[in-house]
Amino acid sequence: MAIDELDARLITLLDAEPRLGVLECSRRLGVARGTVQARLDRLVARGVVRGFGPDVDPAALGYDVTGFVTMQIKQVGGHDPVAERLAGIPEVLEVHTITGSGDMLCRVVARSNADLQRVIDLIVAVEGIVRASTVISLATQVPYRVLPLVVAASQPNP
Amino acid sequence: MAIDELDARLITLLDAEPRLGVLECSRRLGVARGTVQARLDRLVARGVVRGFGPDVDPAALGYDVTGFVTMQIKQVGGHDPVAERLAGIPEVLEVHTITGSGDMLCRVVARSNADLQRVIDLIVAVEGIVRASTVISLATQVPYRVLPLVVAASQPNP
DNA sequence: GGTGAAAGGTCATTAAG
DNA sequence: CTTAATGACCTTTCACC
Repeated sequence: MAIDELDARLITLLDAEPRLGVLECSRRLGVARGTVQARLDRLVARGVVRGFGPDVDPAALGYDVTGFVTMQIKQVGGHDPVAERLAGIPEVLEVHTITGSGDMLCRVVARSNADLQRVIDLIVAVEGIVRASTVISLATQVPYRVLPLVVAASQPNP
Repeated sequence: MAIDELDARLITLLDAEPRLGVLECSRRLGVARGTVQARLDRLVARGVVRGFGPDVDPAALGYDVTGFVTMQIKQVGGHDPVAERLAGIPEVLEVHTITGSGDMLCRVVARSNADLQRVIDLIVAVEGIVRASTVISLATQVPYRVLPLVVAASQPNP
């Protein structure tokens, strides 16, 4: 069910140098090429590795303001229609339903603080949203990362 | 500064089928191979594309509970030492400083609700954290995505 | 292990800003 | 005049059987 230490080393290696081929990986890990290929296939098949998509930085596109918006949803109607409309806003990067009566949380980006106001206006205009309160990310102390978790998951006894 | 429509199409294509080679991309986009290569290099050089790291799904590793923790930080000492210690916890996936007096926000994952308690205990044990309040993600209505943003950024006049 | 197929680099030519 | 795209050629390297 879980992954072992070789899987973790493989993921760590690919994370550091993603353009590496299977052959190179086998050399660096000191295992046979077939082993690496089998491990990779297994990880992808299990869904542990979703893929190798390009990692886009919104800040480099000019969207250097990040905010988290907590929304209160009208009880009647449910969350899904709201989420659907939020998904139509490109600046909305993710949406979660969270604990609390009819609350949702979403991550948004904008080109500036003034632009953030425009995005928030788009959000509060969505049918079903009663109230929205926003916090702005002033600094990203730890950028999104999963590697430590992968390593932790590969340890036999946590 | 911004990206153009060809860049957006390239990113979209690579996102859909990340294992595509440069040659295949050039065929599908109807441009020369050198063009694709140049565009890719430029996108990476500019930082728009950070890389092609493996996209790991924490849920597939058994960490299927996601939470957002808002922390109140002791004013004396600052945020950085706290962030450093939080970074030492594998279950902490990202950390932000947010608006509000001495507040930080982090995303955490855990193996279960009970396990989440253990993670939160690790967090509140960090020196400098006064209080922590957690919300649990009940459902991810819109998983993290940047593609719509990329397309929007490639449009000439928004 | 061998083989067909890419990647990655360079270059001259052409087009467009 | 600068920047970008194109098609061609080449060598190394990898993926697949």
